[in-house]
Amino acid sequence: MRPLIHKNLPLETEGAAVFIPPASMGVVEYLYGPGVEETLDFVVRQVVQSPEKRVLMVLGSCQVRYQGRARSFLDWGERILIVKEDGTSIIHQPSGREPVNWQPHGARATYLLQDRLFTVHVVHRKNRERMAVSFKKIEMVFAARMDDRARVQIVGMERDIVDKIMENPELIEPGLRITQREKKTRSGLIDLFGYDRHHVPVVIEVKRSQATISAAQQLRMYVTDLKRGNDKARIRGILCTPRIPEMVCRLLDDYGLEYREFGWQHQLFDDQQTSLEDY
Amino acid sequence: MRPLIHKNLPLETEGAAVFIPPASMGVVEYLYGPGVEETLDFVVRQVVQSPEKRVLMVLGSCQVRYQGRARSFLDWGERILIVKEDGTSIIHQPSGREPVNWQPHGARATYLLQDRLFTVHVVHRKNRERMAVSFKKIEMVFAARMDDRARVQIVGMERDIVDKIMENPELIEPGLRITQREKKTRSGLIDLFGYDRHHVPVVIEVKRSQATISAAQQLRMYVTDLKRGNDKARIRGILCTPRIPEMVCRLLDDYGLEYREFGWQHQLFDDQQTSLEDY
DNA sequence: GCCTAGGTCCCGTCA
DNA sequence: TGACGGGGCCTAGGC
Repeated sequence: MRPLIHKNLPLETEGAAVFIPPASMGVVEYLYGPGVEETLDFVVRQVVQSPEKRVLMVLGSCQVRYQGRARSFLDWGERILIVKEDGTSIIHQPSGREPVNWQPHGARATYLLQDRLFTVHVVHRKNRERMAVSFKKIEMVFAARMDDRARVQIVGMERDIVDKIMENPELIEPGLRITQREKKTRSGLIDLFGYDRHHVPVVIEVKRSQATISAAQQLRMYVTDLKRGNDKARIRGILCTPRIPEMVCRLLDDYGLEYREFGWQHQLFDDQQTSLEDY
Repeated sequence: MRPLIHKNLPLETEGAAVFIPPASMGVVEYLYGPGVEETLDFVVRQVVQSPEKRVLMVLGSCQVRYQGRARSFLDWGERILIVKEDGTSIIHQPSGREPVNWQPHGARATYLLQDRLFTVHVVHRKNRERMAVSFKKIEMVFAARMDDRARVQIVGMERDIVDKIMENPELIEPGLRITQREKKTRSGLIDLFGYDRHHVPVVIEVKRSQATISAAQQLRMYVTDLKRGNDKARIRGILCTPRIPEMVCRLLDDYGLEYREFGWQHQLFDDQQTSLEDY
């Protein structure tokens, strides 16, 4: 079925050709329990034709189809749809951190009536993906102009741990010298490279969370790659993580690699650990 | 600063001791541009003390602190906070698919006034994590009873590709017989194991998307592990993915492993490819 | 509960 | 632009 409205109105969130000033310029516009036509009208005015980018939210009963890297169908249920300024679209069920369906940034939303349903098509042309959300009942719709220039500042990433070791290699072992960071090998980038107190080369792989089989294999490959140029030379490999499962520990042992418990779970909690218990 | 309200009211989303019927039993309750006290009052009545689980959404200007596996701070900005039925809490900025801050399911939200800010503390006791969201201005708040029992049905997962090969191993090569699925080795689970037309053992690793270095290493480890018991025996390793970067291809070659292009990007698109272009 | 592996992963970074 | 690796990854499935 062809979208009726396609012929008359520019319906994409970007590049609207006609500017009709919205009824009001408030930060948030909304409708409570609108019909599908009313919803479409609202979205066209408040989002599609708005000069200010707006985030759209729709709460209601919908069905979702997706086709792209995979293909999916989600039957009727009440969800929240959010279409963001950058085209990102996410559909949230009443539980779970992950959206049940989504399109990442760069997608483009089109709004129309189809079979008496308020339908949002979200197409990601570059990724050759599409998602269609059809609402039969809308509890609430709103469009918000959101001003947010802040970016989250995080401490505790792998980068920070590597920094810490760079600053003070003795944290790993006495006499250790680090000479290179992100050293390139055929199988990837080595986090840290240096020499121990006996001038034996050391490869260090750092992970911010629990050691995995894959990390052990990665480290092994690095060591193997370095030996290839200098076959008899001894090269040590150390995996640094805050925690390691028994299985992975044995694997490291088999490979002749070493493990150092290292992270900063401790520092993160020490100062306010008791207050966490307070809650 | 101690939350004032803690002394009198049970404020957690689960296990409220006192039931005060909400003002109205509608599916969605909301306030437009409420003050912080009004918001707290609303949340206590509509979410904390509601007999029906409700999803809470707050749109407004907030600051966010997080502490747990890492530590983060997000300065003032306009965002959307969603607290779901299962304790999941996500904070969305006006762009990007990922929440800027969150707690996964199993967390517990507490609501209070702190320094004249409407504050939501979300604590994940098991993970020893906490997040605090403080609103200085609330554009809109609403609480919705959401009924959604549907689960998304997806086709195109790795499982589906493995199924396809199981059904018809000739898709990989003539004469191939599959004898085991998810065969255990020390380094992990082998997707598919079998024998080629010359009765040479074959390990097959399947990925639904592009081949990675890590997948190549994984496969190599499987083959190495199997050889260990039977050192001279020839064992083939085949990586099956829809696409492979040149680098990974060379790596496979170095390791004496093979590659088969295999996926179903094609099938997924063939039937409706033109209509995608229509948008 | 821990551990393992997949994901329509997303996302930043760098060649 | 593609490739590569991290992530407070999340989530499902085994044991």
